[in-house]
Amino acid sequence: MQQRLAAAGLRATHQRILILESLLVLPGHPTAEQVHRQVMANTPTVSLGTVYKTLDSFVEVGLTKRVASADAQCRRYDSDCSEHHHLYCTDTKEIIDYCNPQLDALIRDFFAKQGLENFQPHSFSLHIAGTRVS
Amino acid sequence: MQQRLAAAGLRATHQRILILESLLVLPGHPTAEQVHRQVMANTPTVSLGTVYKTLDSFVEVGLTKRVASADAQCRRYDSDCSEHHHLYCTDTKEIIDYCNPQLDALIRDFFAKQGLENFQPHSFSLHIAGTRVS
DNA sequence: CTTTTGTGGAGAATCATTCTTACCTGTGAC
DNA sequence: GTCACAGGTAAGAATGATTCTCCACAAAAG
Repeated sequence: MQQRLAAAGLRATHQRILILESLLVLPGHPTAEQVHRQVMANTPTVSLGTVYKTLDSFVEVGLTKRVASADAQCRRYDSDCSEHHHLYCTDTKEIIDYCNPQLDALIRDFFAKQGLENFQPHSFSLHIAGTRVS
Repeated sequence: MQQRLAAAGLRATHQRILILESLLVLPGHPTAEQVHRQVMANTPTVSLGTVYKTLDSFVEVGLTKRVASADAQCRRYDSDCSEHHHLYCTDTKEIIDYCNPQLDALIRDFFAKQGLENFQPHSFSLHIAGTRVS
């Protein structure tokens, strides 16, 4: 944990370690609020403001990402920084991570061949809306 | 305009017509605030609360969509309800609509063949992050 | 015409997020 | 060790977007 922070150029303070750990432990795409609750379970003196600021600095240095959400009234963070896609269940509003290297390759190839006018793509993320079936 | 509202099952009031027109006129993905300003230019008596409520009801009946945005501090609406993708410029934070039927077909085929476990996809939207080049 | 229902305006209330301020802690210079 | 400093943190105020409440009004139904 300390190494990851150091590698990112952040001082490995107690709070940052806790917040990073909490983020990794929490499933899915937690909000700042949820991270704060998780942190509080361990150390009840960390303030919500610190969680916000720390998460933002994590995003800045690439330790975490913000996930886009159309209806969210609040921001969500994703500790998985590798490229991946999202399944969005329109019933439960759940967002599920989805990883598929074949799909990545397909998309990458498509844009390598076709190209985009006036735009240099760096990363792709497919948002798949639908419903869960049992 | 009236027909579109009626078809969606909404009473075609003066305010709704105005808001729908404003939404169509505004380029890109306006915020409720921007729609309100546009509406005010024409009829300065429409309240911001009405714009919010009306936009939400438009989303409910499918007259408009919310666009997902990772860093947005506020919601944005998209009057273009056809399937399309988004180019996101990491420099200017601009979101540009991008439409490509070939790409749609490619993705559709991929999932038609492969399928997803426990998930029935309805629509796809690709988020392409990168930078604009002149 | 009267009743019923849906709609809109104004502003208060709420919620997430950011900012401000003052305090604290670890670090390096001496 | 001690001093000064820089960065980090807590607490709460401030902000900004969104939602809610409440009342008035207008349109449709009977």
